[in-house]
Amino acid sequence: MAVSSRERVRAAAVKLFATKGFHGTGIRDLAQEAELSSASLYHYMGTKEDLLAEIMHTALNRLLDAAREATAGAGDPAHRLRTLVVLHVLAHAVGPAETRVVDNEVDVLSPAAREPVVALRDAYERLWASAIDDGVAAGVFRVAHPAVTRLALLEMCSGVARWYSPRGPLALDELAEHYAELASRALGCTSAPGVADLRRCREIVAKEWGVSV
Amino acid sequence: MAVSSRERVRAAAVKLFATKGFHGTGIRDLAQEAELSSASLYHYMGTKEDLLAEIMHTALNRLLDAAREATAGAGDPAHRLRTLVVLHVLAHAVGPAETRVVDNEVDVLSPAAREPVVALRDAYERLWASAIDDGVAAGVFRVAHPAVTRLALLEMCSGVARWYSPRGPLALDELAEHYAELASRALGCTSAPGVADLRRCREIVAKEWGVSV
DNA sequence: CAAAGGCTATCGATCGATCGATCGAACGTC
DNA sequence: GACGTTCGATCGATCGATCGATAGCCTTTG
Repeated sequence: MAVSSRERVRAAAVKLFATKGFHGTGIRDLAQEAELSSASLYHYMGTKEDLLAEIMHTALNRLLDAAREATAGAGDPAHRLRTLVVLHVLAHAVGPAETRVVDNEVDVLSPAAREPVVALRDAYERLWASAIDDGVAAGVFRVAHPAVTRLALLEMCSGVARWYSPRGPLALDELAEHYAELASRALGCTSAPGVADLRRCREIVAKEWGVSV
Repeated sequence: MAVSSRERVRAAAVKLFATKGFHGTGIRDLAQEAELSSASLYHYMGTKEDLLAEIMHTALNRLLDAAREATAGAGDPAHRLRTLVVLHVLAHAVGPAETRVVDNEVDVLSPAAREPVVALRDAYERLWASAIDDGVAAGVFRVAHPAVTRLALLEMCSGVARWYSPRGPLALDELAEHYAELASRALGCTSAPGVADLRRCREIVAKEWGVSV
């Protein structure tokens, strides 16, 4: 078997949840996309909600691990922030469907299922917050409202998943670099525009996401 | 009657579509929220999809009208762009539910119903595009990829609807000003940080949205 | 003025379709 | 023959939508 049925179910769910939404996707849609009967689906998943929660967990854990690995050892806050931006943009451009599910369907989960997902997202956002706060404290960032700015930048970068197409005029590298530049400017970055380690981020994304970037 | 049933149906739909999504909102949920029977609902709307489309039309037309009014006569591209940012942020902070519906539920519409909605959104984005392009041409903006930057800024500003709370530490004015500053910086604005006409934008929002701002 | 007729707003009951989920049976492989 | 997969058939619940009926309120008519 080229890909296992289990993987097909997951891929089908990511695709359909991203395009039609969780409530807009029926069990039978899922089955058709995965080339299985609706009954067979339940051999590989619990409830439909379990499937959604599992997708969110793996996606967020992957992003969190990748971000920790990419920023490990990068001491300079400005460099750390640029690295986070590059990684975030690459991840959202490479896996827009998965990302859209994570970003848009969080609150269809029941409170019990939502809680650990939100905790993961918070842990990820804390990486951004500390990079920004450290930069402000060190004087390399000059920005009035760091917390609000963090939210603004995160939304800006996540938006990539909503419009980016690999067939567009911009290569992935240019896109990521451009966003790093936008973020640096918004933060009033005073340090030299030291390039984030783009190659390293590309390798991490390629490894974690299992794609060639 | 304080508010008409028709208005209650509309308000209920905006609230529930925003929080639970279009497909996550049942006719009976709508009826309960509007304090009507599910049968009576159909006295005030066509299908559920018609209701969604109507909400999107009025919301987008309002935003488009407000943006045109706010930027009329503001010749300087940098000033125009800051005005667009301020208005966009105010609108998204004042009516987050409506905005989330417009931003997130566009593609549950059938192609026929979606087409005019997308046309309205495109017309609105064209205001941003021309302000940015004019600024680049005039040399007041220095940015590598204007079209991508426009998308990035729009996503950033729209994100306000996903997290802003009037009970937060930031007043509406500060929020709008801060976003205008972020956008100016991202665009590499070289002109003096001339404040957008915040008061005028507030008045327009107060008038068009029928709220005190 | 009162009765008649029409119009707006509302509802309970119910339609066929689809929903998520489960069952027992059959398949192939070791 | 045991086990991992797959499926057709089907469950009760809920979906969006429609039905005929009713109650109140204008306007018209005698």
